[in-house]
Amino acid sequence: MPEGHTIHRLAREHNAILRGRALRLSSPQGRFASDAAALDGRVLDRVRPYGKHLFYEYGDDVVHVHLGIYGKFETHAAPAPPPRGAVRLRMATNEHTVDLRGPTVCERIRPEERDAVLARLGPDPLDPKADRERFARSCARRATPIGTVLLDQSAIAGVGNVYRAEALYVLGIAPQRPANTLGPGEVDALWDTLARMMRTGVRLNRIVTTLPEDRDRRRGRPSDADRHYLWRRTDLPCRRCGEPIRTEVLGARHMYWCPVCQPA
DNA sequence: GCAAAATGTCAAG
DNA sequence: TTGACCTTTTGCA
Repeated sequence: MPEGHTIHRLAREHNAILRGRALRLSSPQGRFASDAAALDGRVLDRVRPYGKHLFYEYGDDVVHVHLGIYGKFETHAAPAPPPRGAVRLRMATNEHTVDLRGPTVCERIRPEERDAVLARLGPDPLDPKADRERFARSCARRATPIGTVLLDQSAIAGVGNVYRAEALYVLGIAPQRPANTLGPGEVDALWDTLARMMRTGVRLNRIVTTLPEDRDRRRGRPSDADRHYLWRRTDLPCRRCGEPIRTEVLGARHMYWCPVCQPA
C-alpha cells in the first residue's frame, strides 16, 4: 500500500525489467481489456513516477496508474502463474510478468493529459529537481492545518497519512497548527524530514521512519513496533514523554500525535 | 464467515 | 462533510 516511496520504487523495478521491451498487455479482469489490446506488443519507452502517480509511456500513448489506497503490483518470474484475484492489467515479457490489482486509476491517456496531471501536483520530495520553495509558498499562503496541507497533493506530492504523522511528530509540530504559522526553519525541516523518510522508504521498500538509534539493532530488519514512532500506535505511550498518543480525523484521515511533544 | 479497516481521491450535497 | 469506489487483510465470532 502506497505512499510516494512505493511509486518510485515500482518505477525503478519496472524500468529495470520492462523498459525497452515489447510488452504483452492484457486485462484478465476485463476492465482495461480494450486499451490493453490496443497497446499489446508496443515497446515501453520508460516508466515515470511522480508523487503517487505512475506513467507508462509507449510513444504517444501513456498508461496512467494511481494505486489509491488498495492498489498493488506484483512481479512474477517466468513462468507466469494464472492471474490471482482481479488482475486489471498484466504486463509481460518472456522473463517477467507484472500484475496490477485494485488501482483507483488505470487509464490510457495522451501526453498532454499526463502533463495536465503533473501540472496539478506540488513538488515531490523524491524528485531530485523538486522546488521546495513551492511547498514553502503553499504553507505561507494557507491557514489550513499543516496536517491537512501535507495530504494535499497540490502542495506536496507523494506524502500520505503515515509520513505526515511521523514527520510532524519528529519535529514536535502540532498537526492542527495553521500552515502559515510555521517558521521558515520549520517548513525547511519538514521538507528535509519527509525527504529523508521517503528515501529510506524507497531503499527498504517499506515505510521505516524511525532513525537507526531508535530501533532495536539486534534485528536484521525493523520490527513492526520499531518501524514507526506513533502511527497507529495508540496502544503505546509516547516514546519521549510517556503521554498517551492521541488520534483524531484530520483531512479525512486518522492523524496521530502527542499532545505534549507537539503542543498547539 | 463476515465486518471493518487500510499507506487515497473525488464528486455530490 | 459524506459517501462512493477499487481489493485484500485482519480481527472477531
